Parts: sequence; C-alpha cells; structure tokens
Amino acid sequence: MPPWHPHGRRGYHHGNLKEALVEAALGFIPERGIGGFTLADAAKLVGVSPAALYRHFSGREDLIAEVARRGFALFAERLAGSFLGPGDPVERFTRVGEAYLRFAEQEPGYYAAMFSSHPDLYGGSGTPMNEAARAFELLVETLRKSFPDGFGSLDPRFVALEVWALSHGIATLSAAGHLPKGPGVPDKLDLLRAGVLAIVHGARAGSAMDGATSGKTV
Amino acid sequence: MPPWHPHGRRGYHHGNLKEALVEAALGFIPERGIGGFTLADAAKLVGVSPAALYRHFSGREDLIAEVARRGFALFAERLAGSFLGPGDPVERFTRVGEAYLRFAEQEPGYYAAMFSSHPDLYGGSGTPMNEAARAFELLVETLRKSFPDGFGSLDPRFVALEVWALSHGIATLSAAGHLPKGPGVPDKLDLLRAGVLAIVHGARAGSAMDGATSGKTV
DNA sequence: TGTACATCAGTGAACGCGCGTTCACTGATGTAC
DNA sequence: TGTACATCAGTGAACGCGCGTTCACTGATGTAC
Repeated sequence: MPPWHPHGRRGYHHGNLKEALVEAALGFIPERGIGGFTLADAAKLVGVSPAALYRHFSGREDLIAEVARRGFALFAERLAGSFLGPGDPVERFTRVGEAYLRFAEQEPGYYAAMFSSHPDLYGGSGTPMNEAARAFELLVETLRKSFPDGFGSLDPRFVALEVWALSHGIATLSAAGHLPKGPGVPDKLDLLRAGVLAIVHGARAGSAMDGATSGKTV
Repeated sequence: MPPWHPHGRRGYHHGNLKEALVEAALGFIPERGIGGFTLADAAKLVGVSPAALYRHFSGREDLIAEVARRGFALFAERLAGSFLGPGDPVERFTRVGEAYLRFAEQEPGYYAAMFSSHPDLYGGSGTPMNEAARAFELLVETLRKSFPDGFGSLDPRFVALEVWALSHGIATLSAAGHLPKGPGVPDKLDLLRAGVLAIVHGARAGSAMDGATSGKTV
C-alpha cells in the first residue's frame, strides 16, 4: 500500500493535497475561466474542507500563481524537448512553434494562468515571471542555434519576441474561437508556420526591418 | 435646459441610462477585468437602482455583448479612418496596424469585451461576431488596396489573419505587462511594424510560404 | 518495543460580503380627445 | 387649454446563493527516550 493514494483520500490526512489542488485548478480553469474558478469547487472536488487549502497556499491568488509558475516551467520543458530530435535547425525551430500551439491547446489551464495575471503583482525569485523569463530565454537560445548567422543588425531577442507575440496571438484567438475553421481553411499551424518563416526570413534579409529598429536591443 | 443631463440624473427618469451603463462598464472593465466587473457597481456609479438595468439589458451577459458589439464597430471605424490620409498604400497600411495597437491601449474596456467572450455564445445578426467579421473584412480590403498585385497564390484573407494575430498577440502581451519596457528597448510599435513588413513581404515573395498553404483559402 | 509528546494537516462551523436577479410598485412623460 | 389615461423607466426591498477567509479544534503522524 502506497503512503498516499493518487486519487481520493486515505484518511484524515490527504497526503498529496497541494498537487491535488493544482490539478483541480487545471481542471476547472479551462471550463470556467480563470475568474470563474473557485476555491470552494477545488476543495470539494478533492474531497477536502475549504479551509484545508490554507495549509498549502496563502489564498486564491497564491494558488493561481503556483499554477502559472508550474505552467511556465512545463512550457519551457516542452519547447526545449521539441527542439531536440532530427532535422536541420530550421525544421527543429518550426517544431518549437508547433509545440507552443500544442501546449496552449492541450494545457489551457496552465496557459490561462500563465498569461492571466499581471506580472507586476509578483516580486522576488521563484515567481511566475521568473519562470516566464526562463522560457523566453530558451526561445532566444533556440533561435540562435537555428540561425547561427544571426539576423543582421537585429537582436535575436527582438525576433524571438516577434515569434512569441505571433504564437500568443494565434493561440488566444484560437482558444477564444475567433479563428475561422472548416475544411479547406488553413489552420493555426499553417498560420504559425507561414508567419514564423516570414518573420525569420524577413529578419535575415534584414534591409526592410533595419530602418524601424536600428540601434535598438531588447 | 436639455431634455437630459449628460452626467448624473435629472430626476426620476435618467433619460440616457443605456449609454451611461455602457460607459460605466468601459470604466470598470479595464481596472477590474471583465470578470471583476459587476452590475451593482455600474448601477451605483450611474446613480440608479440595480434593477433599472433590466429595462435596457436582459442581464449581465447582454450588457457585455453590447459593449463588445459597439467595440467592434468603433474598432472598424478607427481602422478605416487610419487608412485615409496621405502616403502610399504601404505607409497607410502601416498606420492601420498602429491604429490597432492604439485602440487596444486606449480602449481597453472595449478590447477586453471584444475578445473575452466566446463567439459561439452569440447567434443571429447584430451580434458582436457580426461586427467582428465586418472589422476583419475591412482589414482584408485595406490589404487588397495596399497591395493590389496580391500575394501570389496566397489568399489576402490568410495574410490579413496573420497580421491580425500578430497585432492581437502584441496588444494582449503588452496589456498584461509581458512585453519588456525601458529606454533603448523596441516598443510594441516597432515590433508590429517589423512583423507586418516581414509578413507582407514574405507573402509577396511567396515561394517560401506556398508550400504550407497551397490550395487553401480562408 | 512501548509511551509521551510535539508537530502539523486536516475539520466544520461561522463570518461578512456582495453578487445577479425578481417583484410589486410608483413617478414622470406624452398623447388623445 | 385642460384632463384622463396608457406607457414605461425608474424604485427599493428582498431573494437565494456562493464566495474567500478565519477560528478554535482534533485526529494522525513521527520522533525522542
């Protein structure tokens, strides 16, 4: 018999309450939205009194911040993993973009928590924004490896931000149902692939973009 | 003496309650978020009993849908307006992108309402999604005028969607405080200009993008 | 191996609150005659 | 010009509800001796 049961309760002590609450949040957030997620429901699902929650989190905000923190960490892991494997760097970088959209779609709870809360609310280390910065750095590094010749006078961080913004835009429009769907209609992967190619290609060609950004670095 | 007072009450009848409630929502949504906006606060701000609201809206959802509907209409107006004026078509199209970001920043209440609610919730005509579709058509038309030679085998609607997604991504990341700020750092306008140039240029060059999207139209 | 005890993760009842919505009503407006 | 009356935009009190959080507590765990 394991020291604690993965689902449900063993007895008076849950044994794995923190993890269970995070999982409950991940279940509720996608279907109710971040604002519609309640501690009461999470506690009920897990089979615990609402007050038990306060042994592991300082409150609602804290639980959501924890979800966001874990989300960014997992996100970075997924992006990094997708860059591994066969193919030339450009192909592998394309896979990173696909991994971005897949994460947003398959982990809507994480994704919503990650981008819902205002980063100014958090300070210090180990916060969601810390993890977010690490994920961004990873994207920059991936971009550097994929295009070792660089982007002319353009900072790779600038290009990475561009790619991130496009991915985020496609992911959120898609999640909100604002993207056209149907047979014969390009899907979000087509949209991302073409956009990323254009951004990266445009940046490498350089000339057109230098005017707007010369001398600026992120 | 005017038939109704622009601010506050004239007497028992408000005279302009519907407009006043929409304005109240536009004031609260940016500071509290769409989920944090309450009918009670809106009614109090306007100086009216909470029940009065139901003479003009069927409920909370309906009020927010009205805000979204007006938002999309105003949005389309602003985008169209920014395309007018001097300059060659490409310059003017660039201004449209800037107008997008300006709208998102200056009208956060409208913007949040426009993209907060799931379009599937609405049906029929005169709904937010109807206005949204008109705004998108306007973007497509602007793109057609700016690049009359087209984009090779690429549907202008595909390119327009790309531009919309990038703009939306930049606008939402910026609003959430996820974009780096500071002197010497490219701002969101730099980001959008460079991205749009790359997307449009990449689409005109064609070759690289055709593989991913040949035969597909929006 | 047994027992006393510190630790701490839970309970459950209660709190104050504010929400969206309803109801029967009332006051103001404007129109018909 | 005056009056009766229909219309309708408001009132205000109440509803049932569920929220996040607190509190004194209790049961289980594990460690020291």
